[in-house]
Amino acid sequence: MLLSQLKLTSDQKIEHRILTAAEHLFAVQGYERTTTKQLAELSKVAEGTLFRHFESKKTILAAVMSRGWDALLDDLIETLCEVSDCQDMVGLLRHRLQDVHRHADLIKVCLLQTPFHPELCEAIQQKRLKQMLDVLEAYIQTGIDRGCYRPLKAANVAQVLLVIFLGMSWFDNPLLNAQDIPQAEIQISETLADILMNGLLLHS
Amino acid sequence: MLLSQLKLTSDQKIEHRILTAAEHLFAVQGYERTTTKQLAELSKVAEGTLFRHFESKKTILAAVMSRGWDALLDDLIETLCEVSDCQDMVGLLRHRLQDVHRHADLIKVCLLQTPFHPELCEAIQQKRLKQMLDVLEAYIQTGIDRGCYRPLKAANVAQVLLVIFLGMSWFDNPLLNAQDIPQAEIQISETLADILMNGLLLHS
Amino acid sequence: MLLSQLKLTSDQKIEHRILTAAEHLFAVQGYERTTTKQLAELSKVAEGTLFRHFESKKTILAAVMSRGWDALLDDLIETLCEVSDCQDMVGLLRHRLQDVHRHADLIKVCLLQTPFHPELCEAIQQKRLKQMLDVLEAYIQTGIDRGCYRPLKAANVAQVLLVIFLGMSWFDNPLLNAQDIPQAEIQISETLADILMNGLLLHS
Amino acid sequence: MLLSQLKLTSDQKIEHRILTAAEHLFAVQGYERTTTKQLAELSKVAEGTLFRHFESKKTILAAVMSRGWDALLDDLIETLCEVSDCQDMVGLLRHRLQDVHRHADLIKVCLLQTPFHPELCEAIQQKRLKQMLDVLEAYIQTGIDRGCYRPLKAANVAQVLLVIFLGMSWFDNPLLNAQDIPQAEIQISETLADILMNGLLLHS
DNA sequence: AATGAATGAGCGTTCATTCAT
DNA sequence: TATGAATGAACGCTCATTCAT
Repeated sequence: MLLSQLKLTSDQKIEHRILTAAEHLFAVQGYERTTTKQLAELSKVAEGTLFRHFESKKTILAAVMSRGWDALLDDLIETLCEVSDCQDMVGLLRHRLQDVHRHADLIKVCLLQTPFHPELCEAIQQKRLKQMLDVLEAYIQTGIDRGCYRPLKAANVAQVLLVIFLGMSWFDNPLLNAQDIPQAEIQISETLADILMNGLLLHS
Repeated sequence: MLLSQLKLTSDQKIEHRILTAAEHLFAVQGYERTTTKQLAELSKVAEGTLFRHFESKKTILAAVMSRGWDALLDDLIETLCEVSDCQDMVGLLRHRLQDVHRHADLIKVCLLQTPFHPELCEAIQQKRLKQMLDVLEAYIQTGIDRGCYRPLKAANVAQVLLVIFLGMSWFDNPLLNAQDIPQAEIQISETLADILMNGLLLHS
Repeated sequence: MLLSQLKLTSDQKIEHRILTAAEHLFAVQGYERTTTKQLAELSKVAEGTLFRHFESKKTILAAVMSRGWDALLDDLIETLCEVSDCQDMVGLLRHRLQDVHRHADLIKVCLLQTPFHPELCEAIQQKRLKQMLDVLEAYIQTGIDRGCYRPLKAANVAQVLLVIFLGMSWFDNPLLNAQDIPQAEIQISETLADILMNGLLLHS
Repeated sequence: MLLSQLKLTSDQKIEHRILTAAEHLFAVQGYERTTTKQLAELSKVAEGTLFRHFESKKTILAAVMSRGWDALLDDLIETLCEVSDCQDMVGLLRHRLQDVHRHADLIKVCLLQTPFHPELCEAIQQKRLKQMLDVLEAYIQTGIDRGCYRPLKAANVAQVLLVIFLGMSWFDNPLLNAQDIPQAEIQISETLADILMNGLLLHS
């Protein structure tokens, strides 16, 4: 039992190394431009070993995405827990900004590879995305119930926030970062917080 | 002179065909998965001909992107012109939503290929993105000056809107469309318009 | 027209080179042990060129077999024509022996690769094998009609001859050749001719 | 001593399982297409264990062939013993036909893999083939001595019979079986018996 | 002795690019 | 100028063999 546990642990270690390497390489170079050779080198395993642990290169992508959406959902839940004050939109977006940077690789893989692998969305992302909408909706609904937010339909607001969160992922993108807006992200996100706050708050 | 012009014209025609084919194929399959063979077939030219008009496959991507950002900028300017009433945020986002669908291919190519080809961003997108920010800023500033919007820093608001516009691009993505949100886009965008309007408008 | 013919000719030349190389390598090393790299080297083309002319390695095998069975059928017909004297069984088997050696590679490929590629048999070999049986049957029937052979069922005798002809293919095989029977083939085939002749001839 | 014998016995048991699995897989899929993984699975041993009992995959083939030729020789001897009536050529070929089907796997491996592994022929098959020729020769010689067969050179006739026996191996081959000759094997073999009988018998 | 995870050379195949026509 | 056949490096993946357990 101990032995089999050890083996399993050793197994997970390799898989973990592979997935971590894949997450990074897929994010930086894209899925297609990343070769299994590079994956093996960065994972410090032989190329053949990749295929002992994953059926194909595509399976590795699926695993990275699966793990990724779990992490993103966890992030979101944690953020909403920590920023329980429904007036603290600044805190919320600041958290999100940190998440965007902390999980920069994950986000790139999960969001950018999606359109070309629709079959990978169905099982995994939908479930996670649905959960994200649910926790966001509960968060908003709480704010509305407390008389903090305007009595909008919470589900719709949740979707709006999700789209904004997705939009913020672009921050970690040469498109925006190469601009003459060094660290302007903070300005943007705080202006965004200001606007959203004003737009959501019930003006008594 | 006439002959060379004719040739040049004929040349442009081929280039146009190639770029149109490329835009579509790159959007649907991604840049890497699109072969020059497919490109040639859809363009109705021989494979070798591609390389008489473009240095390499990558150059074709650069050209598609360049053309794409021009179109996106034109779209934005046109939208802002048509929706000159600064209270009509609903109209603005509805326009944007139409643009997202009309230029679905373009957006996919311009936004999704960007992170993996940062060198293509520098020359082209930055200029266009800067112009977009400029026209958005002018649009906002006008609203502020008219006493319509709250006296926020127009440049920051412009960046916020740009991020929101980018975020709306996700609408055309299996990630969101496969959800149980059929046509919910309209709901989302109108809720978004509502929130932004409330957040931006000067509450007299 | 001339140009296209030239191109076509040049094409056929390459395909011919590939098929000839394949025939030899498949015969000597077997299909599986022959790499496309070797095929390309012996054909004096680049590896990629193989796949311009043939869909896959297996298609090359199919083409070799197809060509092979045509040649074997031609051989048989020619043999039967030249040995029209139905008493000259020695001549017939001597011809066959020559054919076995002349088309040693072809025979190896056609006969030995067959069991592992049954799908390649259906379209090609069956037709040819049927034709072989037909010409053999006609040959035998003529002999019977002339009162030369015993009045056996010609179709059955044709099958017997075919099996004997196939058996003679083993002559070109380390199994038999490595024996201490140098050139004993001739003895065997002449004894065989003797026996068959006695067995077939009508003893008046 | 007892323990080592037990171990040895256990060893032989595994080897037996491996060889039986190999015989079947090599016959059905060919040597090259059979992986050591499949071999291990069918043998119910671990992949590594194969290499404790056999130096390499090729050694397994050699062992299968060696065992195979022994069985084929035994078959032949048994057949000749049971069909001691030298006029019963029909019985002889009928026996052979049964052997062909009973040892279909063995025959495929021994005959079809031979040309691609000539080094495996030298030590094993030659000896067995020689023995086969010897028993056949003795069988024929007895028939001649009894005044049953024509006074041909027995050694030559033995070779003829061997070639015919080899040829009959083709019966178990898609090449012949896919023909519109359902069960025609029996017809062929009986016609063959008829012809040989007539060809060999001394017409008094 | 038996295991099965790890290995990495080598496979069949693809495809951006070149160049003779 | 336009063509498309030829190229060959590089790809994802397989599998006989090794070796730590």
